Amino acid sequence: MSKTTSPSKPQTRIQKRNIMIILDAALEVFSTYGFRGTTLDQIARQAGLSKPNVLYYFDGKEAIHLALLSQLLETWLDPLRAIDPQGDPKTELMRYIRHKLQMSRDFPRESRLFANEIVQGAPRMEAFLQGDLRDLVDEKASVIQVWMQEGKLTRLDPFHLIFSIWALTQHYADFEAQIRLVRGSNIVQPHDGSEDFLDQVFQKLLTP
Amino acid sequence: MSKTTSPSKPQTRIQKRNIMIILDAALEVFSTYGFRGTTLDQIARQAGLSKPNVLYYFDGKEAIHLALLSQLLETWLDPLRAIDPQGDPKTELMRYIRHKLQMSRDFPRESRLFANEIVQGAPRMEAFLQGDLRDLVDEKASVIQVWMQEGKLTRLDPFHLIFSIWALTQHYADFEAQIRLVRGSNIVQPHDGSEDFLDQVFQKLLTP
DNA sequence: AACACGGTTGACCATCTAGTCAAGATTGTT
DNA sequence: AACAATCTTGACTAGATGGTCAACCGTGTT
Repeated sequence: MSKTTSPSKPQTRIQKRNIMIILDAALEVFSTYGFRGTTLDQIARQAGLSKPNVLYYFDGKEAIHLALLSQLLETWLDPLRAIDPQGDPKTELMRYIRHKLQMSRDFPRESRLFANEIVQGAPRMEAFLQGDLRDLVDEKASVIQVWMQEGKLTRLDPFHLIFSIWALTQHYADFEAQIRLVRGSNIVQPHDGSEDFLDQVFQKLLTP
Repeated sequence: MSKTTSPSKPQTRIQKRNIMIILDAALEVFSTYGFRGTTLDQIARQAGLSKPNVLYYFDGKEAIHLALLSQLLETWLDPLRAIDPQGDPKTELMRYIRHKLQMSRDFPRESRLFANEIVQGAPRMEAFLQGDLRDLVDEKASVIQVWMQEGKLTRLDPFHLIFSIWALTQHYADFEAQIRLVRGSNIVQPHDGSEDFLDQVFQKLLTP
């Protein structure tokens, strides 16, 4: 019987604590070194636990990674889902953009975990991408399409618009190292000015 | 004495051919699985050579990766370097954007090799990023700044503008898997419409 | 043909890594 | 206290992986 697949979860305090510690440590390491670049020893060391102890809570490296990923995917959809077809088009999109940027600032490790997977061909996320995400993107693209036809937004390809939002917001988390090193590392924080900039960009872009 | 570090390179035909084959195979594999996710056996298999044969031409996995990276970094600077302070501002930037998009379309493996490195903290590219690239970015940011002060472009943070160009163009290569899976994989090519879209975006954005 | 050099490889090794296990320590409950 | 369940770990294994080496093969030059 597997540990993590059990449907009922009568977790003890220690279980809850250690599972959280392990997932946090694993996020730290996976997001930095990718799945194959990460060793169980690294995770265990980061978590301050012994390797067998880590394996007491999870069925293996794959299971830890899977747990992180499914946890992430759920929260990933929320901001997009929150776009309201009844709301004001520009307000809704600007809110989405700010929300995504905020996530990139507050959860850069999650963003990089995701990025690592996608860059390497998304072998563990196919189902999600062509399932839930695809449906949601299709739905919201239609909404945006209608808004554009009503003349409330600049006419653009709605899919490319969505991709451009992803690209611009996630860039600050995923390519943080590049930004930090290209600018003076100490003086400027990578995210400094990003909100104002994206506000300007999309305000100008979306206004017909 | 190392093989790849030798300053003089009197290469035979076979050497030239096999080094090229190995680098191409390694690019394929490294860009898909990252440095640690790639094995010498994979590279050898992809190249159609035996593992010892691969190691006859390169000092090791690290050396192959390094060779690819330095080869890449040189060509990476060219489009940015080509921005002409004397030229027409919008023309120069649009040309740069189209050039970067073209590279992302024609050399997606190189783009992903780069992306893999950056996402994982750029441990092998620090020197390049805070050296040559940083100098060039500073220089071109100044040029753009002047253009903006002359009223020839929308006033924006020039650094964020450059980052946004990188983000939007490279996204099509680095996150190709996501785009392909979110849209119907067979019907639409990931790059379809990207040039028109980016043209629209930056035309509108840069015009004061 | 014979020689030298470049090119190739099967077999091997040391190290790393995911995962196991049995024995011991801790905790909660009565 | 005593018992059971949970928790922890040192020592271990099997397989993967980077790299070596001595022997063998191919090619061009004389």
